[in-house]
Amino acid sequence: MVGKATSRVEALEPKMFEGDPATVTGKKIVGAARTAKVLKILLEDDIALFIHFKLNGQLLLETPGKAFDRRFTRVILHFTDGTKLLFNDSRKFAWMKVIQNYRPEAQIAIEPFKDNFTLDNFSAILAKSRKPIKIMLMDQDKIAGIGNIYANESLFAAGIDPFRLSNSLKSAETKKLYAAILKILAKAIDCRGSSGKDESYRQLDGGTGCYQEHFLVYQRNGQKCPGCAGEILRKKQSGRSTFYCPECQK
DNA sequence: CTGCGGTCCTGAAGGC
DNA sequence: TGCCTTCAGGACCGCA
Repeated sequence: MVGKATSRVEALEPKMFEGDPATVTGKKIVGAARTAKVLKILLEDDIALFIHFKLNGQLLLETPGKAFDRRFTRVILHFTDGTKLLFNDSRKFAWMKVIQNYRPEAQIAIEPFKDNFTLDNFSAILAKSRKPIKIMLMDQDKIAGIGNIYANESLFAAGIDPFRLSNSLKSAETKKLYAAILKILAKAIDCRGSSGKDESYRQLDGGTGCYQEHFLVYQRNGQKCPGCAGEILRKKQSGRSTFYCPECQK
């Protein structure tokens, strides 16, 4: 997308677009960045467009020969070359936000694949919390970038019960979980994400990811555990589904 | 500090 | 067919 210049911005769902669309009109894209789950499209004149996809958000690029279903299109960025970037979200949870005088900000949370994601830092965070470990993994203020799918999959890979309190993990368990997170996220990135039952997760060209083919517990409740003869259960934790095997995860 | 439930929304799927 | 419930890759807020 770098080099393309916007010619028109249509905020079809105003509540999903914070700021003045005119601010990002007639600007060239100079780069892109990401902090935790927020994508940042960097434009000329220190303008940035922040995007959070929440559960169902998508960005799709329409080209002269390629059109997408626009039923859930909430914002359209038109470019001078005739292409159009659709911002879709059926549930209207996702958002875009215009940032003026953008400067890269320091990130407090540790994040997998960043220098700050060391075993020592990860261990220190877990040791300080009595939250259930799965909730801790999804706490974006402390550990950025892990959502429900990868929290579930990582805990299964590490053989740890999602309901265990964070500060109860032994150092060997913490180390195993740390390694599992990195391994699973690397594989998921390799697969270009997870497009599960609801295939809302898409690439810019509309393509799907493939990590759903590697799910071992996520959305597999009622099925046989891949590690034993037991059954995968689903329980709620803080309103979110937790999938796990009570035999393999202690 | 913690968990919990409600909230923002809509669509798909399944049960009866 | 139609109505109801449940579920969904997130995060915030108020309450106990």
